[in-house]
Amino acid sequence: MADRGRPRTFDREQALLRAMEIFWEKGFEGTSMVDLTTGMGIGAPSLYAAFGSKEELFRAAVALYVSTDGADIWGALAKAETAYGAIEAFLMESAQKFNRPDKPSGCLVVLSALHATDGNKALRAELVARRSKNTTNLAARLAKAVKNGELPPGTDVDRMARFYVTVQQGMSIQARDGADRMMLEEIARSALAAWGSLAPNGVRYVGASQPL
Amino acid sequence: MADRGRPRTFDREQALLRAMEIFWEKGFEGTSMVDLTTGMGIGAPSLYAAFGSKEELFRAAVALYVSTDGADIWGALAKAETAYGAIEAFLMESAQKFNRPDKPSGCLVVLSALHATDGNKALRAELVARRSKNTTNLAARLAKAVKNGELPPGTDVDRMARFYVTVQQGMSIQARDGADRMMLEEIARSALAAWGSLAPNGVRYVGASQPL
DNA sequence: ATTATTATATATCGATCATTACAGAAAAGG
DNA sequence: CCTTTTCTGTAATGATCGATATATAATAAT
Repeated sequence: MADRGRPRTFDREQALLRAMEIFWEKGFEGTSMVDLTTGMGIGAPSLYAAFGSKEELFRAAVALYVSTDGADIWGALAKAETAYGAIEAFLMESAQKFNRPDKPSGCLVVLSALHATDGNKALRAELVARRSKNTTNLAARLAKAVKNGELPPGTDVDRMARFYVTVQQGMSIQARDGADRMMLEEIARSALAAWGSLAPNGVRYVGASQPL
Repeated sequence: MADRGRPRTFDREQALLRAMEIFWEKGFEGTSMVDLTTGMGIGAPSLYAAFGSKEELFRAAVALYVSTDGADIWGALAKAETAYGAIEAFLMESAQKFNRPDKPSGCLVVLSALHATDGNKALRAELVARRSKNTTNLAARLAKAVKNGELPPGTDVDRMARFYVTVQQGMSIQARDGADRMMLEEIARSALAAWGSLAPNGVRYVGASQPL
């Protein structure tokens, strides 16, 4: 860290990556300091010197997750030209991320701190806020589509966003319970099948945002 | 329990009900013995004499949940005459159960043991099996509809079942994060909007199982 | 070379975890 | 009555929890 004194003998980024995977797999409360120090290959004092505490390490792990897999998912959404394509990319990219051979399944943010325990109040609040922001992000993309005329005026973008975020969150649980990528993609496509009905003027709204 | 000896001074059923609510709120790993004994109003030896261990108490709590709220949800599904009505009842009953002022939000079975930790392997396997059985149950209802001619032959009932179970599981997370009943019902209706597209011969299949 | 600074390894801290020994209390059977 | 049986309250068990004190090792500055 500093330019003086004994240099650190481990790679902070790589240690954080391992910590992220351990928290992702076992959850915050299910992960012990022994799990972390063993998995990261460092001693407890090194962990505390580099990350502050178990809780702060978890925060750093979440931040890393958001800046990698999270960025990929939201990047896929941003790259799509139509609103339908954006939601489709959001769900399909999620399906790909949620089941990989070398990574824990599902989403770290979605699966963390779903229960309010004695010691996780602050952490849980932060994760609830992150999950809530996902809905806001989706709604913002849909609102843009309404402004563009791609979706009919009066479309309940918040409701639509909540629906698709709910599906993605359910996909995390499905992935945890063993659903493979094909199954997750089928779930995504099933949710997208509702697209035409979620606009107020019924199906067949004339615009760019259509399934096909 | 027995007919001789000092009689039990607490109501076993009521104590189990309290234990269920505590596990439901805080999760298995997030619940301590002190939480349980305090909340149930009994001492640790009484708890062990009546329920065996913390893990067996959790099993009993899950069984109670399944036989009460769970039975209501699946009862609503069974009562419906059409397949569409059955899925609608399943989701709407879930929406009602998932947000009540006096009960923890979401579903005990869906939210429990999503992470694999060191000591919860057996418990997690049981919960994964219970969640999997939900999909099987939904698929069986849809298969009946195919046999009845209510849904077109070749309908992928497993895929449909996985989709609607995924939505219900996502609704548990949404409820945990503060979604009220109206929001949950909107999510349910959004998912049902996909109904017509999930049959193989496209929308407008002639049969009883239609949204309207 | 000496000092200052920082990281590491070992060992340990008090707190809390789930579980249980133990002794006394409350019932039924004799 | 007394014995047997079962439950209750208190206190303690060993294990594990997250977090640190301490001593030593490794670097830069002087």
